[in-house]
Amino acid sequence: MSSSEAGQAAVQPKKLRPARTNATKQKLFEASMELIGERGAAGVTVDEIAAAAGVSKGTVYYNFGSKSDLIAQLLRHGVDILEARLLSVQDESADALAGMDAMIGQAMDFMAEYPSFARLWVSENWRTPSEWQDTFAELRARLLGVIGSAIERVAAEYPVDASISRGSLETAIFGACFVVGLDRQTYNPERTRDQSVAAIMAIMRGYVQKQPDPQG
Amino acid sequence: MSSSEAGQAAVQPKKLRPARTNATKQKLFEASMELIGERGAAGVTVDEIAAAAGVSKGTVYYNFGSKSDLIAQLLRHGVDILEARLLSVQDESADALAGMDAMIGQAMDFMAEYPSFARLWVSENWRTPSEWQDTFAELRARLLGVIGSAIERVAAEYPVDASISRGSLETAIFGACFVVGLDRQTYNPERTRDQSVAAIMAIMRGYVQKQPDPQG
DNA sequence: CTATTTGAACTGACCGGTCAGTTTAGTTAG
DNA sequence: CTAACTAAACTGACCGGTCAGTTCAAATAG
Repeated sequence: MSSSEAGQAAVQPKKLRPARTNATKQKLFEASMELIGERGAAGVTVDEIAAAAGVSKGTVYYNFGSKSDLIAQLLRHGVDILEARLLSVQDESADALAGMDAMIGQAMDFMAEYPSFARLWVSENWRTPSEWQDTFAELRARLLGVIGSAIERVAAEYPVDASISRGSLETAIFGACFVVGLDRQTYNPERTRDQSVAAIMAIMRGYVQKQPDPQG
Repeated sequence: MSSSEAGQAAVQPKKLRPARTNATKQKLFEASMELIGERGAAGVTVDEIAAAAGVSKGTVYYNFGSKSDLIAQLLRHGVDILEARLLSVQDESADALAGMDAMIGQAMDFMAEYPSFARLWVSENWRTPSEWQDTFAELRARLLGVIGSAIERVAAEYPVDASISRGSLETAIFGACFVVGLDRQTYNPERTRDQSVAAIMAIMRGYVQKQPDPQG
């Protein structure tokens, strides 16, 4: 299964022709993201995905090596988008905490826009022998890297509680973003984006040392 | 997984017979928790569950109405255990923040002991039209209630940031517990329990007001 | 002209749920 | 003490149905 050509970072046309193909892939991404987010990877059939994308089953196997391959590429696709958004605000803010705030805001927006991707992620991420184990490990590292450097920046500009493990902190923020975003979607649609960001930012304000801060 | 269910109000034999049945149910809980946590509810067959429990398929349907029913009862079973543990330390600590710390510690212990339950939870919790929608809503409310009252206690004993929505805070802590616990299991087994608790507790320290503390 | 898509057919495996029959353990009668 | 009885507990083969994956000749469009 899976020719798994790997190279993902680039989204530009690899050949000269794939005008139709790219559009079809995009439709298949959207359709499968939706369906798999709702019912889980194992709960969705390839026929359903094809139908939802308005495409035949054969086309799915023309564009992807297998159902498994489709899902792996889907995960990469989503992370590409999320990572790009996080990076887009990373350095725009003068203040490190404000930057963190903006980044969490971007994460919340992403969760609101692609809730199905978030569901897919939390559904499959921690499965122990999983077909996408390596894919998840790599993608997770990428996202955690972005968060990690933002935390690093905070640690550089503020006095922080050194007794708190950087890695655990990254994970806690990362996880809180997903869960708070999903919970808002599923159980508490009335909660605002800013409320959610504020709740998650509490963890950062707890991380920076409480010292007589001359902030106005 | 110690039998030690102890979970419920009434565990005594309702009739005179069900000695075997209760033991069988317990075995089925353990087996299905493991398998479903690893491969997802839809990815596990009833035959597999029966085999793993050392029981025939028919026995599964003798003890449970359906695969779906088995999973619903499994979710209840796990939440009963978790809730009991959280409540067990709720009022033991004199200080509200120390109580919160103990509660998060209990949560981390639970995640370490029943990682498969945690995986099952995050896998199925946010599915939108799900067979266990109502079950999840109820169980989620129970757990959030425990956390909420612990937060309330903190708010009573400490000055807190009133601009932070109580509900979002509950969710953030709840989610962080699951994600940090699972991540430790899957990707960072070297992280200690206390590191994880400390990272999550940062959110509480960010919640209590940094007020012009007349110190130093 | 050729990359892409179609749609249908086919297969080999699997799955949830059922049910008629068997075993186990508690109870009663002799 | 034990043989007969009974209902709960359990078994596993079986059924109707579904699914992922493959293939391919024909149609379509850049």
